[in-house]
Amino acid sequence: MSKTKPHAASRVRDAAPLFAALGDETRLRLIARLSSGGPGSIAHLSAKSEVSRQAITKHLRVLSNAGLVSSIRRGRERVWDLEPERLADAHNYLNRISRQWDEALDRLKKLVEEE
Amino acid sequence: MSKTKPHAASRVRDAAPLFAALGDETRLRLIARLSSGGPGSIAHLSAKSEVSRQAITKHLRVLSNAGLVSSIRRGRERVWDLEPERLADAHNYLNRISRQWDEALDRLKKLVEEE
DNA sequence: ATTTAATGCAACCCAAGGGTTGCGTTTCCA
DNA sequence: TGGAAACGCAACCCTTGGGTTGCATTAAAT
Repeated sequence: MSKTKPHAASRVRDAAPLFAALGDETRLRLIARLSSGGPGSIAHLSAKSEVSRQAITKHLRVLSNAGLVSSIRRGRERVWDLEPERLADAHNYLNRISRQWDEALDRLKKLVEEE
Repeated sequence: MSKTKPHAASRVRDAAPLFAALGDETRLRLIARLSSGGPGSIAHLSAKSEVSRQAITKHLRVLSNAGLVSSIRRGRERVWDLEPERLADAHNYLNRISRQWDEALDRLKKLVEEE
């Protein structure tokens, strides 16, 4: 494993679209659904949804473009599943921010103590 | 610390706007800037920005609505700073998803092994 | 008292996003 | 072989969102 991971969302440019993809209620529900219920077809995923099948298709495409899900064609249906690595990317980015955050708090604390 | 933290973005309904606020490059830069450089006024934060002061103001408002930053009026300027707990919320939510994710992978592995 | 710096507010522009409907295409199945 | 199921595609609608400009307001500075 090299110093710079290929899919590590280290830069803001990469992280923003990832969070944007997560920033929708329907898409988060889809992720939660895939996560707890396993892979599923579009019809299956949109069955208990408030929204139409095409809307779900669009959301899946957004998640796919963000690298969070992927799909394969099986017969006449398309089965979608999660792509674990990308979620780890978001996770890592938040870790990085959190670290800076803590350092900022530490500096602030030191400044206060020095007065 | 009780069982249910007051600001834990446990439900999708709460987490989505949080991620949406993080899903913009300019806003992520603002967060990174506040995180590494400490609190700053609008003029200060928009000084090295490609975008106008009003645009920055709008982004700060979005972050504020998401609970990620807060501001105080000091003289004729308004100073913005980070709100650590909300970022922890996003962090916790990703942790929760990751856990489900891993469980899903475990189940999949077992299914494969049983065949 | 004037000027200047820092913001707030409002109107406006345009592109993107979430949603829908309608119809065509492919595949299963009876 | 003739539906019916599952999906893809395209057009359209309306709202949201990011961005700008212009002007009013408040507070520091000289």
